[in-house]
Amino acid sequence: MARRRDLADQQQRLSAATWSVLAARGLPGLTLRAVAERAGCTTGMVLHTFADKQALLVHARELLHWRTGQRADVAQAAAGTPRAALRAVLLQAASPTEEKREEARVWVGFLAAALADPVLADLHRSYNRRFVDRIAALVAAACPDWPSADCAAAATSLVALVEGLNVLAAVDPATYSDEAQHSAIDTALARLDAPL
Amino acid sequence: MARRRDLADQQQRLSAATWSVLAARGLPGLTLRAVAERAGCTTGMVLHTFADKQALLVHARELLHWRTGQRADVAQAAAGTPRAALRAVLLQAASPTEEKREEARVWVGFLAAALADPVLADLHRSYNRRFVDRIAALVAAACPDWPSADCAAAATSLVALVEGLNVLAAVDPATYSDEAQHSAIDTALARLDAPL
DNA sequence: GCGTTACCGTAACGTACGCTACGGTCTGGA
DNA sequence: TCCAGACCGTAGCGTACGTTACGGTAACGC
Repeated sequence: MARRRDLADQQQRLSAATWSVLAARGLPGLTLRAVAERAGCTTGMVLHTFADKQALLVHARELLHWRTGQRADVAQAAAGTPRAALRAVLLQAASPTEEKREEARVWVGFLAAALADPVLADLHRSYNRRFVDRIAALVAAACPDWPSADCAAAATSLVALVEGLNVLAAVDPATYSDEAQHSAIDTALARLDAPL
Repeated sequence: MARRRDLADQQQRLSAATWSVLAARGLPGLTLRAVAERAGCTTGMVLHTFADKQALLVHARELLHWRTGQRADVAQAAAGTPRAALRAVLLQAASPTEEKREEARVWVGFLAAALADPVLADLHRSYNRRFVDRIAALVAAACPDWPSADCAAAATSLVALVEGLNVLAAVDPATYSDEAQHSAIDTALARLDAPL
């Protein structure tokens, strides 16, 4: 036996470095050397912690999901009514702050990467469906008399709206300002109160 | 004087090849060699037609905008009422066919590229704002008594919804099926008939 | 204190990239 | 018919990538 390392800690540090590089230079700039430099170590250490670059990517993708899920949990728990919880979760999923805008850029990067990487595509589908299910459950709680099919349809629409706002705001924050995103979500939610 | 070439034709062929590669292999797979192979020529010819890779990307981005704009024109002209035109334009912007799904993948690729490339970002903003303006004009025509600010807000919401559907369907066509996209758009349009 | 061994930095490999220089090829005008 | 020259395929440049092999180094058991 000899030197022991804290594997989990190393993975987290490298995940943070991966995130930082991803936000600063985008997906094309995400290289092992850049991650190592940001983490203050060498590529050798990176590839001793993660088997290869794809493992690092997968870990960073899980980190993104964990962050957004965590924030959604907080927003949901802080709200009083189901309706308020729905609104809070949707609003936090949009990107009013610079931190969220950074997340949106990273999200777009992973989305584009998923188009050519089956593993990342599977992760994306899984995480997105989980988000849709969460929204569907909140819609069902806010509108108890709705059939579940309508809740599911409303959930997919709301998620599409939120992700669309995120994506468009990532590259054009002037047109898709915080207020524009806010009003878009509130207008969509107003439909829940007065269904056809 | 000597051999003459059809520059416009070559540019169009190479743009189409860029398009094809982007749809098939995603943004990381978009290399000059891949484009040349798809176009049946060499990298030398590619770089004699376009100054560099960015010029090729810009031309392909313009081609994408031209295609979608063309299709929107057709849908808009074929509709009878402003309301029908709005619905037709939004529905064709979604991706019910494999061809549109390919366009959506390409769109995502350019979006991700725009995050790191200011020139592509400018193009993206310009084209997207033009699309928002088109939708806003159709909303204004369909709802003549609305203030223009409300039309603009509705337009940004509708565009965000449509692009969100496109983006999500590109990577998860099962969850975001044609019917789901259809009903999402129709539900959003129904709000125009019964404003608050 | 010392050897063993897990750990990781160093260096380099092979590959693929964007891009360029050059020379062959084919065309259009005289 | 023939030549000037526009055109483009070939080959390779320099660079950066992911990955690997190896040797130094530091810590744990005895």
